[in-house]
Amino acid sequence: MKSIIEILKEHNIAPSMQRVKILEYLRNYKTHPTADMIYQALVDEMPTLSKTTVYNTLKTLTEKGILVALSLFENEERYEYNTDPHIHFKCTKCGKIYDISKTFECFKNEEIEGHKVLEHHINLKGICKSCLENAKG
Amino acid sequence: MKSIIEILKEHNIAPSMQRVKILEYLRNYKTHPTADMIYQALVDEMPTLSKTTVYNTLKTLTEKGILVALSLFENEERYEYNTDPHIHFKCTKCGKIYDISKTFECFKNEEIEGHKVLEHHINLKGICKSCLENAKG
DNA sequence: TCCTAATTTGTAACGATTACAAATTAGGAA
DNA sequence: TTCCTAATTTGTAATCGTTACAAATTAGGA
Ligand SMILES: [Mn+2]
Ligand SMILES: [Mn+2]
Ligand SMILES: [Zn+2]
Ligand SMILES: [Zn+2]
Repeated sequence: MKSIIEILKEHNIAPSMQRVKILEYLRNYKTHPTADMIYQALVDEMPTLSKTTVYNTLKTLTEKGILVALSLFENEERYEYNTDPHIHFKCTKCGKIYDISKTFECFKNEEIEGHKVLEHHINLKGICKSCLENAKG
Repeated sequence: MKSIIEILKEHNIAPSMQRVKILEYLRNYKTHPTADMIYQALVDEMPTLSKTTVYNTLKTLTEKGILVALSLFENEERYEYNTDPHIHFKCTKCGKIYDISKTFECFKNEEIEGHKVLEHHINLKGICKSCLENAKG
């Protein structure tokens, strides 16, 4: 697997400590965290980290396509490492966001009712497997 | 078509002037407006209208199922009169949000990867028909 | 009419995000 | 190495959408 530093360099982004740690966190943890969650996760290890830096870095990495910003259900941005296309499921009970590997070819480069579709986002909501099992037990 | 007052009474909501005007606006204009857009549209006609009342009313009507709240792409809530299931297309050029009548039976009461799906939201993004035509001309 | 509860209003508080300018850092030239 | 400059980070204040809250207004029944 490519190193975080390599990835940053390939995109002409100077691999500062902060950027490396933030990107590394998002590559390691597929939890779709908010900016604040990332900040909280890293501030112990990097006590001088600023929340502004987290926002700046997320913006830079998203503009370069290394990350993807998600407007799921609540009004807060979440971020994930950009991988294969997939859809999202949010559990209303525990709040976890799951990746679902189902894809929909029907939206690829399609025109719908005369509009040119460039992106599609499919967001599911319900009770997750884990919460369903806990309820039974 | 049922009158706005009838609809409110059926749901045990007192048909105050403010509630009637707000619901009427959403039934007439299918633009998926934000709370602020609704406020701006009505404040000339009702100069004492408070933005808090708009928020309160939208919350009440949404809880009763008369309206639907949408977290589309940007981090702001939009509202629409609750009608048949449909999906949304947002034009990145003009910002307009279009209703698309396509539906997806595949999510109805389905279990995906063990999770129980209760809601699904499909959001498309691209260039709308009108903007495509303007670009050509 | 009067009373009371529902509704509306205005203001302040809130949380997420952005703007901005000062401080720090890093990397290359001398 | 030292110095210079530009990039990066930081802290603070501002902004925006939304919510909390308490006072003011309104409406409907006794
Ligand atoms: Mn994901
Ligand atoms: Mn719609
Ligand atoms: Zn769950
Ligand atoms: Zn358009």
